[in-house]
Amino acid sequence: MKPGRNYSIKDIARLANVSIGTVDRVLHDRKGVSQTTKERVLAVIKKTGYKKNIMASRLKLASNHIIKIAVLLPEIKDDWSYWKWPKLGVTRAVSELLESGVRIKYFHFDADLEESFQANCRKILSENYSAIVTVPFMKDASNELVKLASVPDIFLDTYRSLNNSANFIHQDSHVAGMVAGRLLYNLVGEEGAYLVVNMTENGIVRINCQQRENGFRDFFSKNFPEKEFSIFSINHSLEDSHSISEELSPIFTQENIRGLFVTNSRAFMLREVMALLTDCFTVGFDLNYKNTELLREQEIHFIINQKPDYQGYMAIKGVYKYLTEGNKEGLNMKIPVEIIVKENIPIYEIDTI
Amino acid sequence: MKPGRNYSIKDIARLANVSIGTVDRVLHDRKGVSQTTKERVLAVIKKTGYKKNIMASRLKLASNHIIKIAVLLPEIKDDWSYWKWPKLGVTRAVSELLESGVRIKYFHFDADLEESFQANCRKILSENYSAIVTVPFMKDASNELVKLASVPDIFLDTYRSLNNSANFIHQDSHVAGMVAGRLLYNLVGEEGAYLVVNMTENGIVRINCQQRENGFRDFFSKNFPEKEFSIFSINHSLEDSHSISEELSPIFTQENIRGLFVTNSRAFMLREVMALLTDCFTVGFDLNYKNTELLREQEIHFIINQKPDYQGYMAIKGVYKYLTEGNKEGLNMKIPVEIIVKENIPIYEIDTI
DNA sequence: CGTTTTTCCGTTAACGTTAACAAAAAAAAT
DNA sequence: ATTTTTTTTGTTAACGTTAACGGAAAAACG
Repeated sequence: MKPGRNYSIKDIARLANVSIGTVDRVLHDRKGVSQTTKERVLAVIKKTGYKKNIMASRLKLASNHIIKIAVLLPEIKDDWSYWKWPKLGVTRAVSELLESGVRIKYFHFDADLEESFQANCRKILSENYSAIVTVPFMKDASNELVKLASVPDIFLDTYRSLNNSANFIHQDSHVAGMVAGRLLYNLVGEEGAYLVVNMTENGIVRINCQQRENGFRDFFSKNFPEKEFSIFSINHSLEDSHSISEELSPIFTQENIRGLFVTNSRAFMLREVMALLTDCFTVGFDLNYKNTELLREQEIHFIINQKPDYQGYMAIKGVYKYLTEGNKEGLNMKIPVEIIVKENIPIYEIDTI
Repeated sequence: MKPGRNYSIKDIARLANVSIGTVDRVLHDRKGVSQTTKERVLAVIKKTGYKKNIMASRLKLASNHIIKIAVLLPEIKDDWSYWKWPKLGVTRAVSELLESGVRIKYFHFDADLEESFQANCRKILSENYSAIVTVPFMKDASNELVKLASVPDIFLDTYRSLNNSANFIHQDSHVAGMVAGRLLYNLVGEEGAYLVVNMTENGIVRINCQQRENGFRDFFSKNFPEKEFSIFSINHSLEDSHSISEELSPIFTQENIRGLFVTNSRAFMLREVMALLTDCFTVGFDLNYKNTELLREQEIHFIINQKPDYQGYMAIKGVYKYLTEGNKEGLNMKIPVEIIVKENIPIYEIDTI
């Protein structure tokens, strides 16, 4: 049973022979304190291990000093859009922190237009938020944002190295790829061939899909450097999704593909192909409605969950912790690589945005 | 951006034409309010959707009304005892809630002696805690505890039906068994045989081990009712752990065991047996040091994690939420069935108890 | 040396909730 | 009708932190 009570500002004031006003000035590093008293107060603070009471602090501040956070995500087009999940997590965190004076403003950009992202960033920067939560899809624009913002920005979903130091709450995609390698290798072994399917948008493979493929390939090369594996890759444009069966059919007939790794959330688009194949195992990403359905039907065998809702939740909690306690830990976080099979599909409360 | 500020007691008082004292009395259902004013105040509370500010409440109360929680766990004998994990989670939750006036007293009982559990329960009941967190290993004693306690008790780790209604934060062991079935079935299929190993203490199989075996068997019978699977079970006494190799060898030579399911945390005790077998896959429970080591060496292929630390953490958070907001939701919770392979072993901060 | 400016520091009123205390009103007893 | 008791209600001081306000002391200026 820990001690009944922490030191308060009043205690510090008494011990340092000053008033609470002076202690407050020292704590907030405000001017108006002579060097000697400042040192005296700091010594007492250090000796007592004083920690400010966040509840009392927020109680006082919440009324006038609202913590405003900007959240900039891709547009949520369909009801089962991936981006509704981070938003759900953000909303949940905010509802918990409402009485602590935390408020959110959502912004949405067109994921196909860099200009849309930039315009939103300009808007956000002009409106003076205490933190910015977004995704680093566009490299240059992300760099620009980090450079211009004087408040912390937290990037969700994807890690990419940027010029200035930035914060990331993300799943390690390289590890996720290795996990996929492990899951398929267990089932397929050295005899069968593997196929990695990347979906492209505007002709480019998203950076975390690339990292996942690298992780997948590294699983084999690092664990079995002496062995040869047949690992094929295909990039397919998301735009003409109906032609995917035709593109994949040849490789499936020519090669003995027994392991299929779809590096983004669209494994369900291979439904027709998978249905034709017996004895081929599939790993995909994200528990969207269609993937979950196929997992239930055992067309897909493993889904790797990035916990997007958890990412959103932790981002807001992390920002709050940083702004109230000055603790930067919560701004960076690696999300566990969660393996989902038919039997442990998570049950979420149905919730609309 | 939600409204700037919730209604406060002061607002309610003004709107109902009473003083804040009266509003407080109504909110706490204390006597001394006439029926008519009580109804008037309640109407305003309902109309405004007033919610009390937990921060302000705890700020006021934390100084005199400490929330004392009793945590009764099995003795932590070794440094890698399972029970240090829930304790770690509890400690983490308490450190977050320290300034909210939450304090813990730990108790430990000898898991082999029902009397030890009972004696601790008596002690706890005599000391007036606001909540009790423990495990329901002994059925009768657990029933007794629930009957006698006037405060909520939360059981961790294991679910078992009790006479009176009790609260459980646990992993669904039946589902966990089904997941194990899925993982092994994917690899072994219909040809090979399966072996379920239960460890016994004092001759009895723990209830959640039993639930796991049932789930495992149900996986096969529910998914493939028309097919026949060879699933063997062995109960082995934990006390003579060294003889386990001898006991298992015969069955391995006689039957084509290709899938091994160890229903408790002691998969590592089968190290010697597993090392002899190629082409046999193992699923075990809990990320203790030795299991993790064997997972790294690929002697064990899957570990199901019960997230014991998370269970402890959530128990304390749930109790706090209940005692401050009256919200019972957090007292009952199903923990996800987390599948761990070599590549996604969680990294925990090394922490001593 | 007196006056103004600057630096330093103490006092105080909030934030929303709680509960002890006191006061007023109503009911009961004389 | 007056006193006593009981019921009902209002007032107030905390909890710990914050920041505006103003007063004292010290420094700079004429």
